[in-house]
Amino acid sequence: MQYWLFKSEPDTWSWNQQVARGPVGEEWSGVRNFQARNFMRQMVPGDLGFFYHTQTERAIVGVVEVMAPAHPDSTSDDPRWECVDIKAVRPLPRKVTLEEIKADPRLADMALVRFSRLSVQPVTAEEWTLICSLAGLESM
DNA sequence: GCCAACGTTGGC
DNA sequence: GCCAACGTTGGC
Repeated sequence: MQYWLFKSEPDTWSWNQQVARGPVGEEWSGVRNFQARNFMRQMVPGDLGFFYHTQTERAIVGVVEVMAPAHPDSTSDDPRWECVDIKAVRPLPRKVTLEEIKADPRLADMALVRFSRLSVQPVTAEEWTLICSLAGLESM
């Protein structure tokens, strides 16, 4: 079981839209970066991820689950681009902001902080547990 | 709206 | 294969 983080611009695809898809889930399409794609290729159904809002919000707002392994991205004609399908699991009782993450020395090495432009990224088990606790979630 | 970081493109 | 120019992302 691995943990991940998915970034989204809420103007383009928000947590509420993801929740509205329910158990059907949604393709995490549109990624056009090889590093991000490679992380999606490593994902296995059942893996969990954080859903992060960029732009004005800049916070982790929910937990998602990978439903389907990487497959061709239906929004691209180029077969090199692949994506996974994810579904919303639950919102965070308390959002965890980028500001808090940056202020916490235990989270200083998070990809979110170190590689701010990477849109799909791994999260370590330690980071996952810590953020869940900051969010008021029992460890998942 | 600005700008730093960084990925991509295209000329050579 | 190098690198300058350019485009995009995302924090501020």
